[in-house]
Amino acid sequence: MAGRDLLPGQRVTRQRRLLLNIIRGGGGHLDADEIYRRARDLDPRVSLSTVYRNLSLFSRLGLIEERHFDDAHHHYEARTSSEHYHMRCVSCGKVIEFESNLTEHIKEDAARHTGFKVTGGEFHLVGYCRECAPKS
Amino acid sequence: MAGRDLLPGQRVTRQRRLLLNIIRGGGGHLDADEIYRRARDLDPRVSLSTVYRNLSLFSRLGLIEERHFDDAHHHYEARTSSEHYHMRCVSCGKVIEFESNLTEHIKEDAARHTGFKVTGGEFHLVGYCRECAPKS
DNA sequence: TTATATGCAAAGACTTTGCCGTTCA
DNA sequence: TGAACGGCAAAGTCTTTGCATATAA
Repeated sequence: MAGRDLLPGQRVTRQRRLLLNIIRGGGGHLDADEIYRRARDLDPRVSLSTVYRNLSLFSRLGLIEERHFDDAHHHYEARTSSEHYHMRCVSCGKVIEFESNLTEHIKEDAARHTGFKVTGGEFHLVGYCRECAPKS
Repeated sequence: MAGRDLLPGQRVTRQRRLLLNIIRGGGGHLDADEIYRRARDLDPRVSLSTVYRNLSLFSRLGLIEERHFDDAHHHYEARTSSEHYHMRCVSCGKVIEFESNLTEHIKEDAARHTGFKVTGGEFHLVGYCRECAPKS
């Protein structure tokens, strides 16, 4: 984590650097507990509350995004330049990403229908992956 | 709730009838606690665990659907014939529905890209509603 | 009658917070 | 040095579960 990610008055700490590296390199879709376990493996001096506090900070700063699949808990991923969406297998739980240039059109559609000024969105599709489809 | 909604061995109870009526008439997007409060107003002999147990049952039977906005808790709505999607105001929290025929195309797109057999999806857009946009 | 459902209270999973010692700038 | 941060444990919120009683069929 570089200083430029933070606002004045906020510090670059060992924990923050570590957590952001894990999220950015983690292949996306990590939950708080997974981030915590990976952080501990690299540095046992990290607590779960620090994980939550910093996930919340990173989120507010726009460095990461919080995703809501239908588990009880949240997943986090680094914010990247390219928008992408998620497809989850209801059988094995695997999540993969996809992109579609139609999503922009949906946003326009929705803005026209609802009068909203659209700022973002989540598109979560579910189904059966190639491995699980035959069993279903 | 009519008997035809249930499977053999499942009973039509006072509570189930009441809860399903609330969800079906509730304008959609109720959370468990709101359903509980409305149920209590109509019949104080209803417990929160009954609400959760039956939301889970209705969900398994496909009578209702569980939605995951970015609150900590879930929202439920009656399953209807027409698919629709949600737009939420990040400022006041209002949720309204929209339809778009593009969603079918996105599903096809995604299926082609990922190899999944797509069975459903949630499209949640966020932004500012007509009332809140000027303030933002 | 009897298996299913409910009510209550306790437990569980995930997340947030208070307090105080630590650390970055 | 001092304001921001982290660690720990306790508290909070939403949801699930165990068990004894009530009830639909």
